[in-house]
Amino acid sequence: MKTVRVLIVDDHRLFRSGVRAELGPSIQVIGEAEDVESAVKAIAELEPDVVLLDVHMPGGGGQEVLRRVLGSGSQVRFLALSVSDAAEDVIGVIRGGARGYVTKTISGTELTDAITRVSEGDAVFSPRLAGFVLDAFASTEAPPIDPELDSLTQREREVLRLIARGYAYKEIAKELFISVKTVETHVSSVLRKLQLSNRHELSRWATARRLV
Amino acid sequence: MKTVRVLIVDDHRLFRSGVRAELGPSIQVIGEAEDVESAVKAIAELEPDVVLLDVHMPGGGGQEVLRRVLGSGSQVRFLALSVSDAAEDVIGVIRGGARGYVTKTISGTELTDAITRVSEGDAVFSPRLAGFVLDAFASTEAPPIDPELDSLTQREREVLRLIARGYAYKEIAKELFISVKTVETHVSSVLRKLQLSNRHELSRWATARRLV
DNA sequence: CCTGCCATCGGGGGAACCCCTGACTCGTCC
DNA sequence: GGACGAGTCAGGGGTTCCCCCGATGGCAGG
Repeated sequence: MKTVRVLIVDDHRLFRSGVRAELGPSIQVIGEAEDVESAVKAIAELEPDVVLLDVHMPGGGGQEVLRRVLGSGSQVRFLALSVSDAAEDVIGVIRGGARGYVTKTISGTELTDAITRVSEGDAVFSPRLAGFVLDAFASTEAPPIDPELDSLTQREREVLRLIARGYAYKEIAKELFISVKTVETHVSSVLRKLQLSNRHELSRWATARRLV
Repeated sequence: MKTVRVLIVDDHRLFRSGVRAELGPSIQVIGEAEDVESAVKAIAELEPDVVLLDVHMPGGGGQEVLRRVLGSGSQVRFLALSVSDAAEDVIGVIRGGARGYVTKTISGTELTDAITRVSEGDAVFSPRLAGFVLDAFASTEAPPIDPELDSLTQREREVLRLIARGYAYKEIAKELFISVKTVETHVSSVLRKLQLSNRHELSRWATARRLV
């Protein structure tokens, strides 16, 4: 079993050394950071396997770190570590891309275990926190009927469907046995009716409504 | 500590009595059901604290039970119990409103513990299964690392991410402080590496891997 | 019958996209 | 020092997309 390289991000020095002292031999702490700036910098330089991330920090907090690091295409895995068990915090960092969330009441051996699992791609949770995520998840599924979709004609819906699948105009024309120009006309009126500006937005609009 | 009243829903009689035998004294099995119809009926009559729900059953499976029971305003808590560890199954029942998902490889004591926690409002997961939920929920990154995604450079991944979001080249250029020509270069190499032919396919490729 | 609405087809123009080639800076590795 | 990859920029050429015009035929409603 190879050792897991970990970066600790927390604004309290005492806490950081506490974590260091408690972690098992399979975890190698390769660095620390105490604010958003230094965290982003350290992650880019050290490329840790797992980042232990405090949620509440000066300069935007853990979510800001997530946004900047994952936003730039990094594959680093984050384990959020916080005193808070508030739903907003938990959901916020999970949405931000963290692969786990444990509270600071956790024991050293449990934390070691959690880090190891996150490094292997698992998601780790204090069970009582997982409830928040599930609630938010189940409630994100509200498919309201679209009055806008109703305003489209049959033909326009067919074209929309193919657009959403990534077809080029030429391909759509062949598929529907009409000319490219007609396809353009339909697309134009769809864009106008839905108040969108290009086929990419249209694509996203359609997939968001699951009509692909 | 008060005992937890449990209903077992599974289409295999032998499995049901196995669960009965293995559960600890703090769990009281108040009934069993072997299909969707009898399960819905039993839940309405017995009002258990927790329903142990098999995912795959004749007559619509566990999801049908969830739909009918929770749809009618019941507050019963469900713990899904399945041989399957497929992402569709896990996500499906969680979306349906189950508060936990464990595989049938679980031990009796672990199951007892899981039932107790669910009855207290927690969510319980085999950690490796929680990953599926988080992927679908946070829609950030897939843990099975793509060999193809790996072949992309850091910069190419950033561009890919913005493409997938529907940004025009000009907007990407502004966002990353580089020229449009450079964006084109990156897009070209991404397309070549992933063997795709245009930005629409790229968009679909990215969303399929949940990196938007 | 005339007025919309829908579907079809075109021209022309400008922007965006895709490819190919070439070139320059950095680092890293040998 | 030289080779190499990553990142940056540019020119040219072809395709696709989007929008502005206009035009025809069909079909429903007042």
